[in-house]
Amino acid sequence: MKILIIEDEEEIRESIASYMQTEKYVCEFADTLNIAIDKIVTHDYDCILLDLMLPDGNGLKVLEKIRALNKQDGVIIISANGSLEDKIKGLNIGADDYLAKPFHLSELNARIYSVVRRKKFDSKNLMYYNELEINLQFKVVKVKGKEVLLTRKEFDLLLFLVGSKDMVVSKNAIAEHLSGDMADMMDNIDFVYAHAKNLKKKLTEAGCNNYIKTVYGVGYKFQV
Amino acid sequence: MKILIIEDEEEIRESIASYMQTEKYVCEFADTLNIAIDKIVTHDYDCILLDLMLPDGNGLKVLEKIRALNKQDGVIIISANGSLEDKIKGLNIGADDYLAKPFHLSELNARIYSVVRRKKFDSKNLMYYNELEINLQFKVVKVKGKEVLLTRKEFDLLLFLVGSKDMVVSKNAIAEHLSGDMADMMDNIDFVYAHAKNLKKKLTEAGCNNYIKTVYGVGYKFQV
DNA sequence: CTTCTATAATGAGGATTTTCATACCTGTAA
DNA sequence: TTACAGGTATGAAAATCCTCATTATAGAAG
Repeated sequence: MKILIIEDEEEIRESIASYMQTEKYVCEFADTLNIAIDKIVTHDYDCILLDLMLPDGNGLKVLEKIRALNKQDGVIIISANGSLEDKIKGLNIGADDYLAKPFHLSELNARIYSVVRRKKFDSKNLMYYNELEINLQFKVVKVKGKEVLLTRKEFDLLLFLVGSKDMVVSKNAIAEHLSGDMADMMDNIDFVYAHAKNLKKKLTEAGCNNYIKTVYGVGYKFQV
Repeated sequence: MKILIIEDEEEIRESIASYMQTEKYVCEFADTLNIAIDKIVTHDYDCILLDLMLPDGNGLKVLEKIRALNKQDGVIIISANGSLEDKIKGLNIGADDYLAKPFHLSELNARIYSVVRRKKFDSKNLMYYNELEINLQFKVVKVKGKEVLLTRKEFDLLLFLVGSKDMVVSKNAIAEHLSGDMADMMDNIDFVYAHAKNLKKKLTEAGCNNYIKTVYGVGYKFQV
């Protein structure tokens, strides 16, 4: 995954960079508006981290440029002053997320994941994970080219986990998502176990690797 | 129902007012920021219609005042320029809905209904319609004090219809709501008929008047 | 008023979802 | 290591939901 970090403060840039490298992201940098725009015009990034306060102008210009070029790069705005106005303006012009300084690097990481994932979902109707194929449009799942008949809830669950690929999804989140209910405390979430079991079973029986991992005490995780 | 109309253009004010009177709402008016704030401080309204362009300042100040006073009045912003920025800012500061000029009065009316209803839902856990009692908190329905056992979908349907009391809800809207699915064209909405039938049956068998009316060719309506 | 067509109601059967009881597993602490 | 507690898996039963074929009804047209 390729990330562009647009940020003029050396210190922040470095700390983000070092963290990103442990996550095995490829990072590039820009510390001015002009360098940033140069890079954006000539490259595609999975995600762009954009500080709004730059020495040669407001970072929103970068955002405008990206959208004007009709680029699909995900953009997360990083703002020091945390002003609501910037946030609104940013999300409006087309940022995908917004993060106010200071933030935890793990939080940033989670946002990047989620933005990149969302982008992929939006643009693609088909997803492949080795022998596993998920067709969003027709709501069909295939393993090794052969269709696996999933029930609606099973499909929903799979998609929900895939949507947070490599991240653990709590049982409660799953319960809420599947039942469509509010954040009420669920009195019983056994149905999550049941659907997880059935989904796993159908996939493995079709010859799919065990991509759905149980995370003891927390929930489940989709990981290729 | 008491409505406050904050609008400086005489013509618009009158047309809204006359329509609202046919709907049997009680209307009050304010044509400046100062009058508006005076009224808001001293009265409670079910719904406030707020034009942003006022002679003595931006209407968002009214909104800020309402929220600062921790008032529960519903607020619908009416804006001439239809700028997205105003919309977002407004909804963010705490408006409940937003309507760009020009609009149909029936549309406005529907929005008022929906805002007022939503507010009521938010604050109330219990709703009574004569012999019918709906407990949001425990998701229980009683008729003449006796519990009626509804399935989840039946309860959902009832709530959805009650939430748009006196307005017709299309079968498609119901189908989407019940299935939790996106705006995909449903290939089959027979299940709406089924749930509607079962819900009606359970209620009438429990001795509840037929508050759920079928609107031929459109959908259903909850009406006391 | 009668007929016609589209829409809605109905009942039953099959599919799915949820619950429940029980067995199994994981991590923790003695 | 072993026992323990809390968490998870499982199969089967119960409840619910969806589909389908059929019947009934509403509104339109003649």
